[in-house]
Amino acid sequence: MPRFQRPTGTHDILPEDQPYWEYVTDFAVRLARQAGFERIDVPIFEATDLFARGIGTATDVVEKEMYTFTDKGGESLTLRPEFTAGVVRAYIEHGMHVRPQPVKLYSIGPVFRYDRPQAGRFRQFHQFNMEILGDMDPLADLEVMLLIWDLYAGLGFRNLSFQLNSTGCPRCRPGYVRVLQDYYLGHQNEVCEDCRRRTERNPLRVLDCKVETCQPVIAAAPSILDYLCDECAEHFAQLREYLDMLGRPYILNHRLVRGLDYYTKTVFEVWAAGIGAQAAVCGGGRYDGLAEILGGPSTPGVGVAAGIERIIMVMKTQGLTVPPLPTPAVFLAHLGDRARREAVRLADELRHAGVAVWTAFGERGLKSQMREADKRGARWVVILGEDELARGVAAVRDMTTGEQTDIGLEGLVSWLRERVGR
RNA sequence: GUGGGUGUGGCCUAAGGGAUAAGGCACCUGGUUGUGGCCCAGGAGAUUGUGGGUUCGAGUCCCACCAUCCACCCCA
Repeated sequence: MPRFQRPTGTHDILPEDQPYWEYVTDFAVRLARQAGFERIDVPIFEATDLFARGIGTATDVVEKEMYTFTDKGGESLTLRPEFTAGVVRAYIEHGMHVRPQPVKLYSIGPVFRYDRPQAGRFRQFHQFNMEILGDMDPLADLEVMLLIWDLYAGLGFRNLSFQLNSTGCPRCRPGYVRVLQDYYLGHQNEVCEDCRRRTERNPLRVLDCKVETCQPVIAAAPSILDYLCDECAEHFAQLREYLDMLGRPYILNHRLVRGLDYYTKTVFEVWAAGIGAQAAVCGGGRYDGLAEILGGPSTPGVGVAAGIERIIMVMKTQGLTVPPLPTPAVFLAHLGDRARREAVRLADELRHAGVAVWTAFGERGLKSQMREADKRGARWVVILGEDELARGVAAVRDMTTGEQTDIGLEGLVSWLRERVGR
């Protein structure tokens, strides 16, 4: 038999890592609920076309990172590479535009991108996602940004940098793209080969080129902020005003370009140190045209997606710890046949009474059972043997002090419940 | 898709081309009748990632593949 291995780029989340996952997801969910967000779960796979049209066929995500397959009915389906397209599809499909607007939704779960794994990058990873649908107010952009900021701040993150930009709208962006293109056409011999190609195919991407020789050209490139239409400029100005009013630091980065085509106006990312070259712990922005692209009523929207693995990686490198998950404080040890039966009955009763309890399996010596109790971190060991049974008691040992006392069987449940709590 | 590093029991590590691949952690069992942690003894657990090749002889050298890590790209 061949030994099986997890597929490339996937990870088993082992028990020892679960405290992080529970802590982070609980915290995020509480935060979202506190601001009136409701949970939505959408399918892990959708029609391939949904992502192709929503995200944009010229994007890397769609061009080379999708897990696409044909099902037995001949339908082309794709494992979701992100949440927004599915959530907006659900909004349209269920006529959520008749609900009180805006509709605020959060999601949490796995997403999939076929990519070469490296530090902080996986093929299956998890996102915490928030969307506000049906409102153009910059306050919606602000709320999403504030919440995501609070998420990181609440988890204790240090050295965050909030990158902010506006990517314009269909009215003003094309004009800027032309200006940028013209500018680059005049500098073709100074930039890298990739940028020469980008100038034609995806001009905005030249702005986040990392090649040394391209930097001077980028530095002198025209900024989109100078070409926004009145509406976009006003929207951006208002958002910044709120952020300034609240004293939230951010870095205006006119080179911030996002990899999904649906973005309009606000775009932002949060960068953190400590997870290798992949610094972004979340990305988001406004997507006022998406609902229409997907065949629905024109509906503005703004949202953010945070990568949970990256959050946890940052927490670990920054030394942020989380409380351990609870385990039973009571261990039931037993000796002999009759005692085992009584132990089984007692464990059942204890659990029904809300007392978490381990029991020993097999016919083992007391020493071995004690060792197990110790290693599992039990606070109390209840010892049942022929001797105790005959006297109608159980010996209860406090593992922290080593003190041991006999407790009558009829009062044992309440005795333990008092001490264990709950 | 491109480039580089690394693959020895569950984990960490040792073995100058030469014996039944060594040790630590973890795991299991004991150390007098039924009592944890420390200590001691013992046990189980590896066809050295896979397949070829060089050699009298390969964990060690060469090639290919696979996996993994890191980087580019792109992003969470």
